[in-house]
Amino acid sequence: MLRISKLTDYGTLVLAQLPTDGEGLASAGQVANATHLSQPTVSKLLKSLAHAGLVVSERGSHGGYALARPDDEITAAQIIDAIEGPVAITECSSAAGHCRLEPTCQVGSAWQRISLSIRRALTEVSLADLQTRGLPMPPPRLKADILGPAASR
Amino acid sequence: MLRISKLTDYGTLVLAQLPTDGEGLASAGQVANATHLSQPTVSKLLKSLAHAGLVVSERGSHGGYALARPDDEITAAQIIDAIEGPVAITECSSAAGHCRLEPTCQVGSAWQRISLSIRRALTEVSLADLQTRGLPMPPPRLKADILGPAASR
DNA sequence: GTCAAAGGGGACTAGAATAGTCCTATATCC
DNA sequence: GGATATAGGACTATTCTAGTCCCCTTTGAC
Repeated sequence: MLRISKLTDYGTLVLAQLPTDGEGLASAGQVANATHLSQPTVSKLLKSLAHAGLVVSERGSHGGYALARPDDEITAAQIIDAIEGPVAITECSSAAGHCRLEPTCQVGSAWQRISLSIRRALTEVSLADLQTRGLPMPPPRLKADILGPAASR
Repeated sequence: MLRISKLTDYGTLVLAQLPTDGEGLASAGQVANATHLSQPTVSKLLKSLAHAGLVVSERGSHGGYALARPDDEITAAQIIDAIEGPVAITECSSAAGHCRLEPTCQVGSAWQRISLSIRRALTEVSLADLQTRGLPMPPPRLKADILGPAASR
């Protein structure tokens, strides 16, 4: 169902390897080694992240990247936006008036509200939260709720 | 960012045009007219929805489709599952152990928990909700789910 | 001053996923 | 038996994704 791209997932790994600004720099090559991703891919991701202002870069022979701010001030929503752009949950929800079905569509606004709601929730999850391991998982009953009666395929 | 496919969006439109079981039938052609979608596409969607048990069908010259149950018992999550299948938010979250980065990945489980949390929120939105304009959406409490009940950051 | 190491900014490609159509078989009603 | 409907696939064009590559500029070391 809903999904984020692999690159966004990688982006989180990459961010998790960076020092905070002022505490040193990590080069794209170092991050590639640490994450086991290829260097061109890491490089591309870091460029996107830098463009979005999530990381700062320094050029030159001892250059590299660092987080632009502490990891608890970088949100999951920002990471997704930086790498995938602000695409919405449905096509029609990204811009009003561009859907030929709009005059007769009865559900558009609801998906838009769902989208906003999810976005807002993703804003509350920080990179620091994403990196924390060993936290208790959500209660197991969730699984039953989520898979529901239609979990057959 | 996160998105559902166009077909899932269409699927909701299609469902919104169907009578509830016992209150008559609507043919694929009628639904196509009402939604301004092409008939082959509507047909394909209805087949998926029928396969998932969300709609019932009747063959024959006066056949057609109807909702298998009242619209407040059909959830957004079920609609997505029926049309897109139970794909998870990240690739690695759909099946454990298939990600070559897993041993070194520091963030996988967090995305998985985000995914579960969004899914749960989607199970709380019914087709009836989707058809109602102006309804406030229930905000998913992602952070609490992700950090678990004991975390207090 | 020159060279090496790093980021900046693209273009480019292969492959996968999506959206959409079409065809044939089967069921039902008149 | 014909008309009308669903059932179940196969098929295709297009778009998107993931990943690579190239050439440029900046910076520091020697």
